[in-house]
Amino acid sequence: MITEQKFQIKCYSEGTLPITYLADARGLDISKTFDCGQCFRFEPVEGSRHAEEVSGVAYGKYVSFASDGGDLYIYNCTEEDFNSIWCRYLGLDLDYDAIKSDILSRSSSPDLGDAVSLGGGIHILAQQPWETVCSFIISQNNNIPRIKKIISALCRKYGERLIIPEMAAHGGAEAYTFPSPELLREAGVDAIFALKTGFRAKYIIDAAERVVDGRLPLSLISSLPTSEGAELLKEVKGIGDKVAACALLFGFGKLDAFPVDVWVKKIIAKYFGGELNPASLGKYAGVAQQYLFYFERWQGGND
DNA sequence: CTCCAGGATTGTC
DNA sequence: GACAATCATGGA
Repeated sequence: MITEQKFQIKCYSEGTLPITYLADARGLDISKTFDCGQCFRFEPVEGSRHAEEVSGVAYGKYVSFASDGGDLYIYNCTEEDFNSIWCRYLGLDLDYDAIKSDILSRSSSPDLGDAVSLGGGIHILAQQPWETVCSFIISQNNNIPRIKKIISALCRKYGERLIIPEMAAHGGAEAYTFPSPELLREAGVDAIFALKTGFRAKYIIDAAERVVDGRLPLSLISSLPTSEGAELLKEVKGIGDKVAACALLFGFGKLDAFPVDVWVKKIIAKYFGGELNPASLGKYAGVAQQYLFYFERWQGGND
């Protein structure tokens, strides 16, 4: 479901800071997309000149995404970066209207309809496979603030330091890339444990070792059906159904992957009579899951 | 089958 | 203000 239509994009600079501007980002909601638990490396920009702005690091680059109305600004982004990285990362290469229609055609639940209306601006980010696998291992039995702290410490200690003074107005000037599996493997279990990862330290090292020696072939998983990718991922110690589904959905472009956590269990009990086969939501079940998740959290979990 | 392994946040008294 | 439950997974 790749969109044929090309964007009207405008590229310019402020000093040496390259900026890409999209006149109409097709309903992408920056705040919701970066605040729905799929991504741990972006933060709202204090004192932004825009209605909404988040900045952080992905694909080894420090960027900020800002929106005013339906328009989108990407700071520290050249036209080449937009075409090769951020267009796909932000899900702007997908036709979300068609995805929503597909989801809605699978169920007559009015609650699902409400969830799609409310969460419709959320896109699934196409994050990097290794970062996603590692981040969701850390996420297990954990809460979002603490997950963010641990990942931040991991990047500060083992990532590459990026210094971009021109980004001072967009959340800071200094940031760190996500460390490679080679670097984390070299660091060893004790060093990873020291970053407050707890019992997850050995899982991170097991995953890193498997990526380095080829037992966990990340690029192969991207081309495999979701269920086969899940089997490979679950060979790693510390990856079960939930972590595998999160990694597949957020890091491998598998939009049918359907992570089931306590929230989703509650949602299934509340709106689907306790019984839901993810396949019944179709090939975009994972997108539907995000809409439902956001919907339920927005309601504050009340009835 | 149950308990336990970091530890910060959230919920309950 | 003290306190317990919570979170996902594997091992004992």
